Amino acid sequence: MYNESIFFIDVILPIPLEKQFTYAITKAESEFLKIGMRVAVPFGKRKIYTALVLNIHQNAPITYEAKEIHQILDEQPIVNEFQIKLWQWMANYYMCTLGDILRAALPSAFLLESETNVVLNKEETINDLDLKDDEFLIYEALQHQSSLKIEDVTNILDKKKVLPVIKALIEKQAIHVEEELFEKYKPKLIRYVKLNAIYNNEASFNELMNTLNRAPKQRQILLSLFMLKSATKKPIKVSDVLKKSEASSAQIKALIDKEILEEYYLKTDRVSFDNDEIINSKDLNSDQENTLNKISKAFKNQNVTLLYGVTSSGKTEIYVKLIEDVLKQGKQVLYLVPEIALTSQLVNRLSVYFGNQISVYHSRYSLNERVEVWYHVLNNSDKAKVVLGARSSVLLPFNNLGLIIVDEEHEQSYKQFDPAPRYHARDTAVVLANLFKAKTLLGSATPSIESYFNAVKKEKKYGFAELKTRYNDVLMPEIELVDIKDKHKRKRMQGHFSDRLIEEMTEALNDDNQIILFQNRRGFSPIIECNTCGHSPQCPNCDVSLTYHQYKNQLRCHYCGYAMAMPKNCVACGSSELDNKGFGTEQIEEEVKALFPKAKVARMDLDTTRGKHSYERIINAFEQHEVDVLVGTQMVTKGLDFRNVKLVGVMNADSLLNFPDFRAHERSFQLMQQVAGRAGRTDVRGKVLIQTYNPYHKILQQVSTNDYLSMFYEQLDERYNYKYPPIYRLIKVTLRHRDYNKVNTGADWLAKSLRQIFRQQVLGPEFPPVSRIRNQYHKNILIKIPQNQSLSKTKEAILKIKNSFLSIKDFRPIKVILNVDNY
DNA sequence: AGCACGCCGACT
DNA sequence: GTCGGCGTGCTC
Repeated sequence: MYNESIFFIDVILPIPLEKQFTYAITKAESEFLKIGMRVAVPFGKRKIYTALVLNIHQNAPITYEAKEIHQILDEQPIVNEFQIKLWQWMANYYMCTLGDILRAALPSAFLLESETNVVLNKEETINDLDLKDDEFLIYEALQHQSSLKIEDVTNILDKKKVLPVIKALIEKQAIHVEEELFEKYKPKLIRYVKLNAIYNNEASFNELMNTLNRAPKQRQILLSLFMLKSATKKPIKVSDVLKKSEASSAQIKALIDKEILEEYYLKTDRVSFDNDEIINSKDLNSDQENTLNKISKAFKNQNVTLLYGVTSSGKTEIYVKLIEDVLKQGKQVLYLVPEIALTSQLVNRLSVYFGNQISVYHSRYSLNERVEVWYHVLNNSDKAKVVLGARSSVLLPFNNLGLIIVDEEHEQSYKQFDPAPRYHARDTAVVLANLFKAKTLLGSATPSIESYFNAVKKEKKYGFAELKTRYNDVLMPEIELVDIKDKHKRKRMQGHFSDRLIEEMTEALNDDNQIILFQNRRGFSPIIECNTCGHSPQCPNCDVSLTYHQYKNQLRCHYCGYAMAMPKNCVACGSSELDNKGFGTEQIEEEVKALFPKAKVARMDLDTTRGKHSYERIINAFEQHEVDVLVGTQMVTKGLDFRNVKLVGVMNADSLLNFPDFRAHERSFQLMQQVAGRAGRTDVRGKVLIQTYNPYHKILQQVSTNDYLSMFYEQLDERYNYKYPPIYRLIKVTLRHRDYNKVNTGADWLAKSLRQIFRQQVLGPEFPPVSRIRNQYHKNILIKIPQNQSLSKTKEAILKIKNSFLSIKDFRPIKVILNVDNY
């Protein structure tokens, strides 16, 4: 049929396709639609997807006929021009598609997908005899149920290929299929009651009360309502009335039925940080004041400033001042934190100053909660003037942003590794802020090499401010390195504890002080090994040994989640002598309990913090001093604010230092400085014990003397010498396929073609430490890009090579993953 | 990414 | 013979 449409839209679909898709719209739709609105569009044979309008135009596509859209989903755009600009930058910089970003940015409740419903064709009556067995089963089922989902059909027939049967039934005109779209976001409605207006004057109210003489509970309800109403001008929730009057909902219903009360519903936000007493921010001490001035001065000339402030120097108070200032201009503030878990502690601190102007956004929020925050940000509403969030909150629809704070900017969790978009929230934040001509403040006690480099070298690209003293002049902790090689020799070790650590722990416990023990590995004793044959159980899907988890007596794979019960005997030789190798938080916890039976011990790692509130629970218990010793992984290092910690123990520093990564040393330094920073926040000077086989390691020396600068310059030298960031840029290419040989030949071909252009700047291909994950082999190629080499040209070349690679038939099934700045 | 189509080996 | 495996190509 000839299509008369002259209006079209280009849309982004939430799938990783490079191409843009064009749909036809009517004139009326073209007048209503705006860039940034969602439309539901048919895609492929059957599916309906949510797409985002990117362009509205009148250029009819030449080579194909555009399909019409299914429906418009929004009244107003849900993203604005800033987001679209940011997304385009991200797609280009991180070498991914706009679809990837759309999927990451929008709360999943915004992305509706259709579901196929099979329903009976009421127009026709079918003779059962015309139907085959399978077909009859479905036809029969539909006599009892109005509709069936594809999954239901699959279950009824108990086979996988179900579509031919449905197709046959459609041809016989017995059924037809409908595509159903679900709105996933449901506003939360709260039930309120009010008195029927006819009783609003005193006389009628008294009369009403008299008529209810025989119904004391109902009278009580009315009285409670009356009291609540005089106490506040706000609408009265049913739940509040029930609580106050101690009545039942049946009694309320009786009053509603008698038309004495009227019920109504209001939309409510699921999350709200009301704080009745909003207080003025604290005055800064003189050091903080100086630093704040330096930041303000830096912001005059530079868009990004790095704040290097030692642990517990009071960076947050400075942030508060800056936020206040931006709020006064009516602008929005984005406050990024590396870890979801940090938000709850921080929101408590900030809501004191900013009340309900704060919203929190991260992936553990429910989809409904996220939609609400999204709209608040989009509408620049008062409830989301300050957004506190993890990585993905840089993708929120800000429209009047004044400031971005990236706290703990050195944290690796700002970078997304899988799936695409593989973006770094800190770097993306800088770009986002520039779109608004807003400022970005990066804060850290242990800045990343690249940020410090940008601040003090590289033509001082970033501004720089320092805060060197701890708040209230608390002393930096004393750091002691304990040589456990020597302790082993002298038989001064009990399990993983040196005599020094035991001494210090005993003293701290006697003085009723708290202790944190840091162990960089979760699980009980990661690896099980047979003493007879040396075999250790492997994951069937991945190339790793399974790790032992005591709490479920299981062996588990950290990569794919595979789990099996702990075997009694060796699977290879049947011997019953299975031994633990290595050690983790669980074992440390056990040993503490054995060494200090009176101490209360808790553990914080991925296993104990899986639930939504489990993290908070552990933190609270520790803060309330219900716990004496906290054993934890990385998590204990991240910006937690404990008051009573006297001693921090690092169980084994070497496992950090020996990590095969160009940033291992930088990371170790940061990690140990951060844990050390947990010690000594009160009047007593904190103590940190670092156990190591290698006490003369440079990094450990630098940690023990708090010497960030030496660490920085030494690391920078290495980066020069070995051509790593921030001197060179990195792009990692990963090939993935379940056939080992295919990955190998493919990787060799790809590396060879890359070398023709980039010469010796190409490293690999190499298998990663774990080369098989979920039954897929991985192989990596690393491309180093010198500073004087054009980044955009480099990326163009890489994409070109990738395309010719994928045009080779043999290589097509290989997945090629590009990761820009893979660190 | 899905999903259909088409080809091929493995069983009721 | 049919079922389910997987490779291939396409989606406005």
